[in-house]
Amino acid sequence: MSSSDNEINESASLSLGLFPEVVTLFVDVIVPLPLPNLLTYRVPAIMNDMIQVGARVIVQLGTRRILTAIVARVHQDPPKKYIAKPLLELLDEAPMVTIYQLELFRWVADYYMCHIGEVMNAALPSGLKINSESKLQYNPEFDVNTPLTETEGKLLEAVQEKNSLSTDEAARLLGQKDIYPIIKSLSKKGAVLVYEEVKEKYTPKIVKKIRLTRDYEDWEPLKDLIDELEDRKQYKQVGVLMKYLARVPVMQNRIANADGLEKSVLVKDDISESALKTLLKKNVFEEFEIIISRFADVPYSGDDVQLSESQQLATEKIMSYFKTKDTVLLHGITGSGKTAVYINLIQKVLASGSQVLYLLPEIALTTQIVSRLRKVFGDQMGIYHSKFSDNERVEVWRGVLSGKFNFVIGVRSAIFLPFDNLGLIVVDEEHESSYKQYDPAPRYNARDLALVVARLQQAKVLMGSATPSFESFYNAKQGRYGYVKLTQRFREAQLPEISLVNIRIERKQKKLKHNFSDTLLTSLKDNITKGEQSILFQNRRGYAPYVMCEDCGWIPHCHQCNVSLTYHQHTQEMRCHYCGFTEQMSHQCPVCGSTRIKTMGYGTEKIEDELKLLLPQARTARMDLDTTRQKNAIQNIVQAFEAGETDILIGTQMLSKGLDFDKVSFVGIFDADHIIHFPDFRAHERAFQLLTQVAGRAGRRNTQGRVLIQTGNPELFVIEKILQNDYEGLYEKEIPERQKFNYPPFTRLIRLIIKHEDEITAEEAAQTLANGLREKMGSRVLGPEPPLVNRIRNQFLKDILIKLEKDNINLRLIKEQIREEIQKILTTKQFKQTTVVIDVDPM
DNA sequence: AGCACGCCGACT
DNA sequence: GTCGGCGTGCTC
Repeated sequence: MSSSDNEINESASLSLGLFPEVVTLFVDVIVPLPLPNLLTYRVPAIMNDMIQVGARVIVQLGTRRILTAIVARVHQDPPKKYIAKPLLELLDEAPMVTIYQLELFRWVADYYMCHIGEVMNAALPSGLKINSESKLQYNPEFDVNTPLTETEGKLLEAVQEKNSLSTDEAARLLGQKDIYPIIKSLSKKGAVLVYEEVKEKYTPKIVKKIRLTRDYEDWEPLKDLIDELEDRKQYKQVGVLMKYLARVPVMQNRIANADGLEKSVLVKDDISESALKTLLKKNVFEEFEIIISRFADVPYSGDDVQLSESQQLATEKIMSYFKTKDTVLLHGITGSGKTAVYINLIQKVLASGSQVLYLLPEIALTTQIVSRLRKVFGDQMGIYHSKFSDNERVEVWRGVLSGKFNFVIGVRSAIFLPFDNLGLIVVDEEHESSYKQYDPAPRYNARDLALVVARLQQAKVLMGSATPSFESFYNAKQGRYGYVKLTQRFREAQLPEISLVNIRIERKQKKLKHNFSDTLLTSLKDNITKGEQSILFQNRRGYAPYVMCEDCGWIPHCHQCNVSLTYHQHTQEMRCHYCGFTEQMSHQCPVCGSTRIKTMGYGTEKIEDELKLLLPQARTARMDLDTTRQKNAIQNIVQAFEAGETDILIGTQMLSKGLDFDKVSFVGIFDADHIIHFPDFRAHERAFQLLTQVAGRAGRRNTQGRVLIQTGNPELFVIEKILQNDYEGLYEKEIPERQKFNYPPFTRLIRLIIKHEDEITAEEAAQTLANGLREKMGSRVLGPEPPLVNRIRNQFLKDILIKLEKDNINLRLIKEQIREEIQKILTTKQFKQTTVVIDVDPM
């Protein structure tokens, strides 16, 4: 019905004295659940004028659940098979999710074979999702003579004691899984009331401030007051006034008073709170509150970036590529100053009025890069990072919508922010595997989504890396991406000199001290003498990857996963790095009773420990997942290192990204072998990337750094290429193999992971699935095979790999077939308990 | 996902 | 009988 029809109808019915026709609207909404379809709700007539696509609404699902949903479509078709429930509430007057985002959600769900609700869940910070929790409350009208069972009585007692109790708490209290029957019966007997508590999670940050009242803004009354106070010897109050005047230049600029001073600043150590209270009571000061941004405290200096000649050239080349290509790969060796090039381009795009997104892997998004960018871009830059609280994420989201943040620097999930006018997406460290989300669904790769988002909004993508992924390099070679190379290190800094120690030979000659070669120890020692700093790299956290009984060979394993437990010394625990299970370290073998338990292998903790013995004069620090869990932990470690308080920084791959240390002249790589010998077709590519990145930490400015790699396989081609810093050499060697064995970039991979509690059923389900798939797509289907760790959290795993050629293939059809075959398995009685995980483009 | 419902074995 | 565990199916 067109709007003019509507008007005619309305006036017609009015003239007949009937009620004007009110249209009944319906909305299809996305709920944050893995459902195959959108749900349809009826729009209450009062919301008719306000409802729109992209708004959040509150809906009821089932009998009690209350959820936040997103409106994906508004229409007038009542569902035929059921009566739609009404929306409970409309949360937004303006869309919280843009049409570009909705389109992206659909694309992600389709491509990564997951549900759109899962995409919504990943995209929205939880502060934008209101959830309800069932809670119990004591019913004051309860007839206490009602007979209750023992468990009912126990629960009711707890409810009475605690005022209200969530169902989770109730279950924990009773130590019982199924508590709904009890709750139901209690509520039937009138003992408790069940209600849904809605949690609005976002709270703005409020600061209490103090300022002079109107009467005392001028010097005259103020001076009289101070004189008066001094006469009465009320010096505390004078002190408060003086401190205020010292901080707020009221005399020079009356307007300054309007902004006041933070109460917490005024009332600090020397100033008494009661004196301030008196002044507030006397109406000299007044208190007020403002809502502030959580991102206000980083300085903005309006810095500009001076480009070197080669950086200038690279910038121009990138811009000219952007005239014909949507994506450019910037291949810049470590220290060539890619960031300066990014900054320059970002400034240009922002000046043209478009938005910019700068993606970084989690571990590279450090204070160093943030404060550098903040100096240039000030507070138009939002930061989106998992170590920020949810409130902070919501502020960035809203800031992008309102136009406050035209530029956001963020991690993987920042690709889902509500941009509507992107001009440029920078994907730094493009090869990083942390751009790919592995668990839970959606298993997306933010680097690849950047291309999709860019296509939707006609933006450009600039990928940067010192060691590009072979996929991207291949795309560049094929001419799909523009390709710009930065070969000169900034300010003439030289590339580090890399050398090897063959630990296999040293071990034979008994020259190893706890796996430290002589060369490594000497280099570390010399550096301390010279007053220079070193980094020692070992990509394994904890103390030792496993322990062993020296007498009978017993090795403790996780009882839920097929992996040995890692020993963490500082907590005296054995920990499973797959499921998080921990137990106390036992100092006696449970099999033979021996107390000779030996730690095997090397984690960062053990390296630090042994270094203390071998080089007692060294001041060491450790940087890994275990020492950086708190919000500012990384910053503290980095600052101490920069300040020269640490001689040797020991760490995992965490220290290979986004950190520049000026005084580091030596990098030791403790064990290159376990990185190279990883059973994955990308192992050599990864090893090259990781070791080159780590090596790049050595030597800046005027000095040439030195890198020492400990390995037992110095003859390997990868090692040779790392020594020569020959990226292309490795690429040329590996790429024919990828082609021969049908691996990316020549194919697209889809991995299916089949999980079942029982090993045989897992195998059978996987076999059946693989056979069904092979019938339809033949030899493209590989497996099933047990993965490296074949049991996690009590589930046995089997992998099926599907290799799909890139051209001349109907991807939609293939995916449909995969879905069908999986459905077949899951509906087979024998395989009911099976889970199948789909991982598109696994890494 | 989370919740309801229905079936079934174990116990007052 | 009925309590509590578990499997199955639906959510608009």
